[in-house]
Amino acid sequence: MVGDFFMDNKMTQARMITPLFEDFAKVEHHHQLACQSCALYRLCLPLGLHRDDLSKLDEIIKRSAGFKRHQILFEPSSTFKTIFVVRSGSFKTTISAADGREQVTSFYFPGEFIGMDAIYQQRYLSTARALEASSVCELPYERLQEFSATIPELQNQLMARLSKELSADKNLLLSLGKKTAQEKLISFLLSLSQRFSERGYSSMSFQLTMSRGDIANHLGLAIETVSRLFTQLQEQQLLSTQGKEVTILDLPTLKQRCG
Amino acid sequence: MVGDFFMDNKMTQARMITPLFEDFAKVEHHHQLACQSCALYRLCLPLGLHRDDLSKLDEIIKRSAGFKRHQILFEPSSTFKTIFVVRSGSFKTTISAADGREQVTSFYFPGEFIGMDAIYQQRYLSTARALEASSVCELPYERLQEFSATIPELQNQLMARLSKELSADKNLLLSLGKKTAQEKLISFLLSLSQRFSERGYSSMSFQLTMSRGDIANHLGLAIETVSRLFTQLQEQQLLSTQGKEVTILDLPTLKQRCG
DNA sequence: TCTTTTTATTGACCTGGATCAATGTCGAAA
DNA sequence: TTTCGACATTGATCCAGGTCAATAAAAAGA
Repeated sequence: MVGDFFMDNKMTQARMITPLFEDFAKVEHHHQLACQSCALYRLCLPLGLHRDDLSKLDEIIKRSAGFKRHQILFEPSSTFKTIFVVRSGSFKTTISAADGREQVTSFYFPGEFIGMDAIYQQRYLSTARALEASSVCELPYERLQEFSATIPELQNQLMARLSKELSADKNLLLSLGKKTAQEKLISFLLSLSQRFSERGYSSMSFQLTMSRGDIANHLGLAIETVSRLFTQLQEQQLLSTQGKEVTILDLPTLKQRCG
Repeated sequence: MVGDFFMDNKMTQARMITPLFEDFAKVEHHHQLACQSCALYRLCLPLGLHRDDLSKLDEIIKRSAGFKRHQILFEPSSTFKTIFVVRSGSFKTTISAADGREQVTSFYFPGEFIGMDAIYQQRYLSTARALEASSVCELPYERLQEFSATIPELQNQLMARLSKELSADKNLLLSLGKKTAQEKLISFLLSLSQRFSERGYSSMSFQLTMSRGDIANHLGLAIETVSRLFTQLQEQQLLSTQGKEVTILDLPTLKQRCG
């Protein structure tokens, strides 16, 4: 599955509106693909770096082998050394209460950074798991610190990334704290839609890579509620689903109902 | 109220266990107090910086005049130029849904940074308001970027700060998504207790600077629920309150009940 | 000092979404 | 192609916490 860029093998050509890279599958199997020629270049860390800085960065980045569905990328017991960037596939992170209850805190798609909340305590506070066959690039944090001392633009990029995740979490807090079940689900789907679109896929029709259970947990709802909401939104002709495929039918109404 | 370091004027000497600065009130009224002699030094950004770096930093930091209770520090319409550090008093930040519903996302105490979620979009996404008479230091973000290009330790401090807030938000997500009302309130009080203790005040007895309404909103509860929970926790002899003063009576049991 | 206003408490009742319980569906393995 | 296990849907019922309403008690003025 190394050739899969983003979605599971169900993503058809028809749904790929503006592929980021013409012949991705062909190049992707070289694990040491340079940042310069990576399909994710414009979504990723190196954006805006000078050519020679970029090749220095390239040297410290390790392209890891693939992860299988449900495979763990890191957990709280593993020591923090690395920030991960999703190269293909998708991941979820969860944090656990003392009694084992878990909260799905985020989902991560290609070009997004996993593990930044570990910088402060120098240990991961969450568990990251692959949602499907996936791969990552590894950014050794110490080396990254050394580098950003001489490359201000890299430093700015890192800060911006951290800040972006912070913004996303604050918006999720608003959802969890103040929105109804329907508003939560619609906000979630629209945010996914946005991210798919940024990655060159259709914003109107996409495959969910996570289960109903993951979505429910993430939004502080029961699985049954999420299931009923999908049914309800279909009855109202706002979207349609078949299994994990979601097609948005009435974007304006959805936008207006997400709070 | 410029002389107030941390709490409102109700914080008595008796409750100050290890004051951070012997004669804070006397020095504090000099708005241009240098970082080197600031009571918050060991909680704040300059920690670990070399002496000459510190004096350079000192030059770009503006110590602002005081803010009154309820006064706005920034809102989404104001353009982002500055990260704020609480010097005295306390603040809350809220984000708003389209229809005006608000979520209190964080509370900030002396030495804590406000506005870091604005870096990515270069605009504040929340509104920050003083909870009591308060003051801040202003860190012009552009200057900070320039500086951290030459002072790696400063850069690391900033990243660590961002990461710390990210961790706090993830933990709040766990509270909002998975905890019962009682667990939410207990977690919240214990986290406050911890922060008061870091600032040299008692972890067992402290003044809340925010209203019941702010707490309820922050935790995704109704005011009435928070009020009933306080009553309930007092009946169970776990803590006592009079108005905004909270005294923890049975820390082990509380810790065990926070999930 | 005595309002006036804001904030907090308490009680009665209600509801959105959880839980419990079947049943259906899909995909991987053999 | 059948079987098995994980995942999803639907219905019936329940309850934690919300809402509404009244009162009390602090703050903030005046």
